[in-house]
Amino acid sequence: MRALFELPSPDGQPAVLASDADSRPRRPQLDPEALVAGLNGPQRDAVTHAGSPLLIVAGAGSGKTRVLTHRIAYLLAARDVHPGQVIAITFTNKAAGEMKERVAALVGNRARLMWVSTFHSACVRILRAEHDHAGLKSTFSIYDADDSRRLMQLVARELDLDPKRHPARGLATQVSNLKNELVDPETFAARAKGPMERAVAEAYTLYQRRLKEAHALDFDDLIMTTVHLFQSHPHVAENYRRRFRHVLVDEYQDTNHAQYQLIKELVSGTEGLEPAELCVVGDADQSIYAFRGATIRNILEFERDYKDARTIMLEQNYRSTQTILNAANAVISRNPSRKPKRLWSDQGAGESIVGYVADTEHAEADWVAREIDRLTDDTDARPGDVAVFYRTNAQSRVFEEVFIRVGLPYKVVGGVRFYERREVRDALAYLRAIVNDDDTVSIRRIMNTPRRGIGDRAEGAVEALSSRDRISFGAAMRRAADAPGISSRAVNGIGDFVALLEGLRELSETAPPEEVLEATLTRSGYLAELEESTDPQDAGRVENLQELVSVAREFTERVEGNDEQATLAGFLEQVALVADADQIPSDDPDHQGVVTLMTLHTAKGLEFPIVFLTGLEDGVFPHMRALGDNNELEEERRLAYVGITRARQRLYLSRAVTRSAWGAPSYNPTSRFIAELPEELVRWERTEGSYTSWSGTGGGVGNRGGSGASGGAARGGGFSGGTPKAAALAQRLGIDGSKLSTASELRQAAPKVAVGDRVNHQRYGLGRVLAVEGQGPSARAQIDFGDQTMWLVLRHAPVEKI
DNA sequence: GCTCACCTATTTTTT
DNA sequence: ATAGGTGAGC
Repeated sequence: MRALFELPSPDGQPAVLASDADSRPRRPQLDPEALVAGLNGPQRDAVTHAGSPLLIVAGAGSGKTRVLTHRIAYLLAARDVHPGQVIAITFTNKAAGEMKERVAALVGNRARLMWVSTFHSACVRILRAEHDHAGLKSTFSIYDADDSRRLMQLVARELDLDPKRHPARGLATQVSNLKNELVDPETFAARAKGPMERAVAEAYTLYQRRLKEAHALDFDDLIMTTVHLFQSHPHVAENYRRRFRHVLVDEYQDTNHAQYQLIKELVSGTEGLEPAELCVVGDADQSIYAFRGATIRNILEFERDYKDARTIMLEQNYRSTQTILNAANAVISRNPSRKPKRLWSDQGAGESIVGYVADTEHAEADWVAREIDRLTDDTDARPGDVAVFYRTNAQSRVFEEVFIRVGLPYKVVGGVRFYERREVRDALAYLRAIVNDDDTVSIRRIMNTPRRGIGDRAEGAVEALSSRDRISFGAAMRRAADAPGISSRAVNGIGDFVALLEGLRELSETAPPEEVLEATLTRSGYLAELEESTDPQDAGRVENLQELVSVAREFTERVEGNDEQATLAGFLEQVALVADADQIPSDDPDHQGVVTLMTLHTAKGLEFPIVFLTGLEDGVFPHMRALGDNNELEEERRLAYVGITRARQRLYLSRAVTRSAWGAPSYNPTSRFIAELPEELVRWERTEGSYTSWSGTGGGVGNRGGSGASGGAARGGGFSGGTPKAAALAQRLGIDGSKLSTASELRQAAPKVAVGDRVNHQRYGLGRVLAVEGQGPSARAQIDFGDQTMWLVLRHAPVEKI
């Protein structure tokens, strides 16, 4: 573990300080004036302001990254701060890497001595260094959300909780929230009211006990345990306070309570020690992580939390055209109780925002692909300049299908992540079991993978033995033969498994991670099973495992390049903390010419010349689950704000009138966010009018012209003027689009319904056929749509059997 | 104890 | 659509 980090020595002083001071010039040659040249007034203030605490309210695209990196460089260059005294907290590992690089570009290699990382990585670093104070083994496992859910499943089963009332996922979420609030199990149990809360309290208590026994920490524990460590061991806290004289936090609006407390601990003064200089940067309008405990109050109340705070607002946007900013401002200004802030740009109006209403999500994707194609032909845009955003990961599929079909190169960031694939998780579970014999969740995951004749019964017998004799699950496996009621076959299987782990553990003491991984995959028979399989999916799994081996090899090379030893634990830590979205190098030449697909959440902090914001439908974006709740709706609106402000030059907004959600198509109304845009900002290339025309209920194709100067209602319906050219285009698209074929399919399929069939009506949604009468063209069906029952002539009704 | 076939609920968003 | 859970049959 030590290999990865420069740790503070036991007295808390960074070991690097002394030698560094001796061997390097204290004062770099960089001229502080040159550093701030080219910054505008507020930016320059934000960089040079000496004193604490400092809140930088940075609007989207206001050069926040530049200000932060320059501020750090300024500390080092002009204010004689040692890099070892700086800790900067970023939101993602990728942001940390970039920040470190940029600072290094300004002040040179000594920037390496700063701590720049996410909250989670910083806490792991501290906990590894202080593991004995924190009551941890040095090789604790880190559980991600999926591991937590699995453990919670075991816990819920053990407590005999009804899975309907208390699904493991829900329990895990509630427990996570409690941890973010720094509420421990006892406190919560004491105040728990009603059976629901008491069940959560029980689950929380047992869950924590099981984590402890497994020498594992989940993501929330990493923060919470560090806070508790500082609170219960003041001398440990003091060491870090003495060390870190400058604390900088990016994306402060996305901090949760535990992270807030951690910062407080870090920057509070002690006897004879001034508080550290704190600088936080954020934008309340870009807070989009409340669902995982982030609380916007931290930034709104900064001035109350920290006396004498200075606030600097960065309101000039350097990223987007005024048109795009106007749209963003219009949307976000609908959030009540928001501190007013108005971004402005001097880049001129730029291109109009382009809107498009497609009939289906396929047509929407077709249009996006076609438009990207047109842009790359007609302008100097490259595919790499384009990003396509959507609300949920599932929406990426249809874009992928279309992009593959038309040969448009793309990459999906996030989504079904590499590290979440079953085979990768299995392999990592082996590695964790090797490193940490007590990691019950990992051991139980792989003890019968591949099959060794160890079933649920045997697993239960071992578990019973472990709780009866109060030994760990791993220790109980070694004495499997003593387990009451276990079959001899299972005992043999467990024996093989234990021996396998032993051998691998021994290997891991000398071999680098990639060799241990390869040995694991071959010796366990995991790889052989996949290779022999006839399931075509399994070939892909083999490739993923090869990829994982390469990741391990790269890790080893990188660590050894720093003259440190690559350990298995270190590799696992990297894998646990580094999301693979972080690993996509933005300047990788392979990705230069590639369209980027990602969720709006992933898009935070990025920018693209051309942005497609898709799926703008009530129920999709804003998401269905947010519709009933004003707070959540505000968060969705902030998400829209984030999405819009990612665009530099061109912004496209699109939606689909019908969209297949989990199999069945559904009719979606326009997103309210579209209605919130000033209509002169958007030129609609195609409107819903084009859609209704083919079904016979609407007016002229795309020619609803003039549109609603009269206002909201019409625009809300998606009607807006289209140029004749746009109308012609719309008609052409309507005709070639996959939609029209669907329309004719609908008409042919309609007469075939029978009583009891489930059907979907384009307007009324899902229904069930109650009765059918008549034959051929005159056939009618009585359909129950839930809120109403009606007789429809099948030949004319846009009904589809599902 | 394992495998297959069927059933169901499930989808926000992520360090 | 699809993963995960349940139950029957081997």
